[in-house]
Amino acid sequence: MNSTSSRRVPRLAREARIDRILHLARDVFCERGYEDAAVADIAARLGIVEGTIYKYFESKRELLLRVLQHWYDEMFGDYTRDLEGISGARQRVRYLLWRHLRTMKEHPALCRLMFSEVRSRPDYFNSELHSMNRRYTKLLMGVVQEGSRTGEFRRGLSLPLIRDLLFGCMEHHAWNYLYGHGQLEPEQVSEQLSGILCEGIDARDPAANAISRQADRLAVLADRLEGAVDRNGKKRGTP
Amino acid sequence: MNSTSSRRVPRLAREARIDRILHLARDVFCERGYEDAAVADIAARLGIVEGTIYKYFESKRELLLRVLQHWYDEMFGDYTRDLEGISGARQRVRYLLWRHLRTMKEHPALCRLMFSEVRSRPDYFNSELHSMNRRYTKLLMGVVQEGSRTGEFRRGLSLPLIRDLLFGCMEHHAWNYLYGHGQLEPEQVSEQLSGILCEGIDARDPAANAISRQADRLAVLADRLEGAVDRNGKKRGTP
Amino acid sequence: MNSTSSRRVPRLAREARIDRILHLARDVFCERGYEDAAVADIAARLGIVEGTIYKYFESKRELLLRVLQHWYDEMFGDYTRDLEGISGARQRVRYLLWRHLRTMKEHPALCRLMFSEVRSRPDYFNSELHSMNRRYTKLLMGVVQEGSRTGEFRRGLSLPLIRDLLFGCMEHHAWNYLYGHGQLEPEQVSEQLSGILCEGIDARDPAANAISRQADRLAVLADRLEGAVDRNGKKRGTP
Amino acid sequence: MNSTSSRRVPRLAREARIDRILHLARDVFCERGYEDAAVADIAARLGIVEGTIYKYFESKRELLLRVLQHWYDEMFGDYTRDLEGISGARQRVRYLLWRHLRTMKEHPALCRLMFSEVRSRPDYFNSELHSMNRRYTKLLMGVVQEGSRTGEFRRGLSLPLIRDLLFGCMEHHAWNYLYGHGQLEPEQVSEQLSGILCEGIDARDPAANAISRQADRLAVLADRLEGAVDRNGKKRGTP
DNA sequence: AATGAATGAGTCTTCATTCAT
DNA sequence: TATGAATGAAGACTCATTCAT
Repeated sequence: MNSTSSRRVPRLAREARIDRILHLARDVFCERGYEDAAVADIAARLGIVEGTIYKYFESKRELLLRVLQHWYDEMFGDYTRDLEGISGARQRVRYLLWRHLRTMKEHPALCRLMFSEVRSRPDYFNSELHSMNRRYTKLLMGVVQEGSRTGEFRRGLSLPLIRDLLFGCMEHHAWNYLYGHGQLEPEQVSEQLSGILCEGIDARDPAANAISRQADRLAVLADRLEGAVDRNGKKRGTP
Repeated sequence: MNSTSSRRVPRLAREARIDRILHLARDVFCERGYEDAAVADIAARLGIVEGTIYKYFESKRELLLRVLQHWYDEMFGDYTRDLEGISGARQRVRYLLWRHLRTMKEHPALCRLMFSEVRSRPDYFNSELHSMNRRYTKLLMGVVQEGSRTGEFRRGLSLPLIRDLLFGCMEHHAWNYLYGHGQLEPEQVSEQLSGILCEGIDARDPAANAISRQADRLAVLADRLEGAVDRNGKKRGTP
Repeated sequence: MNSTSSRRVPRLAREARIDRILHLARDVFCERGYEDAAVADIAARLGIVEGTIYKYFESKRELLLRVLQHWYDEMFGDYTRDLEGISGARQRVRYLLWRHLRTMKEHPALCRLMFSEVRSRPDYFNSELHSMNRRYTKLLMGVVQEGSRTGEFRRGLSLPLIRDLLFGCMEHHAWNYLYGHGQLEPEQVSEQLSGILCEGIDARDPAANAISRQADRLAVLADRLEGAVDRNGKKRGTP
Repeated sequence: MNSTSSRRVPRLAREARIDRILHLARDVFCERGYEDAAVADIAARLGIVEGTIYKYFESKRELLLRVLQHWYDEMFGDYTRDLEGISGARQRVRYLLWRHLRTMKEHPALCRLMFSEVRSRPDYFNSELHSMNRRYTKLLMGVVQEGSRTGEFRRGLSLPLIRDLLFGCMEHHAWNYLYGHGQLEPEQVSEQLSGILCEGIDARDPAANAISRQADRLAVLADRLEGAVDRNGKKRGTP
C-alpha cells in the first residue's frame, strides 16, 4: 500500500507540474516570442529554477513543441462531433475553414510560433506535432474525399493539392492579421473560399444543354412566382 | 578621356564592390542560413574585412534584404514580355503559376530565407522588398482582372482572395520540397491548380451556373411562399 | 550541524563570490582604468568565465559602481566615532579635511575612477553612490552647522557653498597629484584650508572684521534712516 | 609675384579651412560629446571627407584640444582691460569669479568637454591648453597677490591654495548645473564666495557682539521709524 | 526532486586612422 | 590638396545547458 501510493503521488505531482510548466511557458512564449523568451523567464514565472525545467523537458525547443502539442490537443476535441451535425460536403468544408480561421483569429501568438519558429525548422518533420498537424488537415481531406465519393464533388481530385490550396490560402490571408495590422473575417473568408473551391470542383455535369433549357424554364417560372407573391402581398396588405 | 574615366572609377568601383558583396553574401546566406552566417564569413570570402561591409550596408539584416531585392530584380525582367506571347487569361495564369513554382524549385535556399527569416519579421512590412513582392503578386491579379473584364472569368471576384489562394497554395505545396525531402513538379501543379481555380471561376458553363442560381432563387421563393401559406393558415384559423 | 551549514553554504558562497569579484575588479579597474579594463580580464583573474560575472552584476558599469560603493562603505566606519573625540568645530572641520585628503592620497586610482568615470556620467545622479556621497559630505556640513549654532561660526552661512568650497578646493588641489606628478600633503593643506575658511584672507584682524561687518550693517541702517527722514520731509513739503 | 600670391592664397585658404573645421567640430562636440562625435560626423557637416580633416589635425583628440584652445582665445580678450576699470582687490576678485561663473553658465557643453574629456587625461598636462589654463588662473592669483602687496589682503597667503579654493568651489558648485538640472547664479555665488574668502566664517569676537547688539537696537528703531513715516504719509495723502 | 552556480561559445558593430590616387 | 576606400582591433553581453550537492 505504502509503496503503491508513494509511487502514484509523485506521478500525479509530476504531471501536474508538467501541466503548470506548459501553461506558463505558453504565456511567456506568446508574450515574447520564442527567441526572446529566456528559459530563466519561464522558470521565474513558475517560481522555480531553470535547472528544474530540464528535469521535465529535454530542451527549450522540446518545451515549445510540447506547448504547441498541448494547444492542438485542446482544439481537436469537438471537430468530429461538430461535423456530424452538418450535412453536405460543401457545408462541412465551409465549417472547417471557418473553424480554422477562427482559431487563427483567437490565437495569433500561437500561430506565429507555429509558422515562424516551428514549421520552418528541419526538426519539425518527423515531430509529433507534424503528425498532429497531418491528422488535423486530414479531417478536411476526409470531408472532400467523402464528398467526392457521394458525388457532391468531382472524382479524381488531388486531395493534397486541395489541402494546400485551402490551408495555404487561409494562411496567406491571415498573414496580414498575424504580422501586420490587418483584419480577419472568418465568416466572409470561409464563405468565399469554399465558394471558389466548390464551384470549381462541383461534380454537376457542365455540358447538359437540356438542363440549360430547364433552367430557362425555371427562370421564367421563378419570375412569375416572384411577381405573384409580390402582388399577392401588396393587395392584401393595402386595404 | 583618360582623366574622365579615372574620375568615374571610384563610382564604378563602389557599385562593383556592392555587387560583389551582394553576390557572395547571397552564397553564404544560402549555404548556412541567416543566423548561422557570420558577417565575418562573408567578408572572408570576399577577401576583405568585416568593417568594409559596414561601409556599404547598415547592418547584417539590411544586407539580407538587399540580397533578396537583388534576386527579385533579376527575376522580374521577362515576366511582362513573356505574358504578351500568351493568349487567354487562363493560359496566362497557368504560366505565372508555373514560373513561380519553377523559381521556388530553382532557388530553394533563397525561398527559405524569404519565408523563414524575412517575411515574418516586423521590419518586412514597409520594406522595399515588401513593395516588390506586392508588385509581383499584382502581375497575377492583373491577369485575373483582365480575364474578368473580357468575360473569360466571372465578374465580381475577390482579387486578394484569389491571390492568397494561388500563392498560398503554391507555398504550402512547396513546403515539403523546401524544408523536407519532397519533390516539386511545376508543370503538374500549375496545371492542376489553374484547373481547379478556373473551373471555379471560369465563366464558360453558363448552363450549370444558371441552374444553380435559379435554384437558389427558387429556394428563397419557396421559403417565402411557405411563410405566406403559414401566415395565411394562421389568420384564417384565428377567427 | 553539518547539514545545516551545508545548506547555508550557497548563500555564503554567493556573497563570498560577490566579495571576491568586487575585490579583484577593484584591482583591475585601478590598474587599467575603466575603459581599458576588459570584463574578460577581471574574470580571468578570478579564474572564472565572463558570464559568471554577469550572474552577479547587471553590467560592467554596475560593477564599477558597486566597487566604489564598497570602498565608500569601508571608509565611512570611523568618522562619527572619531569626531566625538575632537572638540571644537574648527578642529573637527580640519580633521575631516585631513581625512578626506589622506584618503585621496592613499587611493588615487579609486579617486580617478570616481572623478573621471563616474561623477560626470548622467547615471551617477540618482545612483546609490550619489546618495552615499551626499551622506558623506553632510558629515562636514553638519559640523559647520553645529559650529554655527554654538556661536563658534557665524550664523546664516550657506552650507552648500561651504561644502563646494571645501571639497572643490581639496579636489582641485589633489588634481596634480592624481593626474600629474605632484605631491599631496594632507596635514599642511587641511591646516591652511581650514585657516582660510575660518579667518578669510582679509588683512584686517578678525576682530576688526567682525566690527567691520557690524559697521556695514550700521551703514545700511543709517541709509534707511536717512531715507526715512527724506521721505518724511518731502511729504510734508508737498502740500 | 605669381609665386608670392600662389603661396599666400593657399595659406589663407588653409587657415580659413582650419577655422571652419574648428567651428563645426565645436558644434558637433558640444552636441554629442567627444566619444559620441564621430570624425565622420564632423566631416559630413563640413561637406568634406574624413581624410581631409587629418590633413589639418593629427588626431581627433588634437582637434578637441584645438577647439578648446580656440575657445580660450576668444574668452581671454577683455579680462585685463576690464580689470583696469575695477578698483580694489576684493572687487576684482569678485569680478573674476563672476566672469568665470558666467562663462560656465553660457558654455556648459564646452565646460563638460573640458572637465570630463580633457582635464583628466594624462596628455592634458604639458598641453598648450594646460598652459592657457594656467595663464588664465594666474590672472586671479595676480589680483590676490597684488591685494596682498597693497595690504588689502594678508601677507604670506598660499596663492595656489587660494586658486584651488576658488576654482574648485566654482566648479563644484556648477556641477549640478552642468551635469544635473540645477541652476547657476553667478551674481550671488561670486558675492558669497568672495565674502567667505575675504572674511572667513569665524564668529569669535566679543567686541563685535556688543556692536551687534547695538545694531539690532538700531534696526528695530529703523523699522519703527520707517513704519511711522509710511503711515504718516498715507494718512496725510488720503484726505 | 530540486537547487543554483557555473559554463563558454559566439558575433555584430564602431571608428579613428592610413594611403594610393 | 582632397578623396574615399579600406582597415583591424576590440569587447560587452546572452543564455541554453550541465552537474555537484
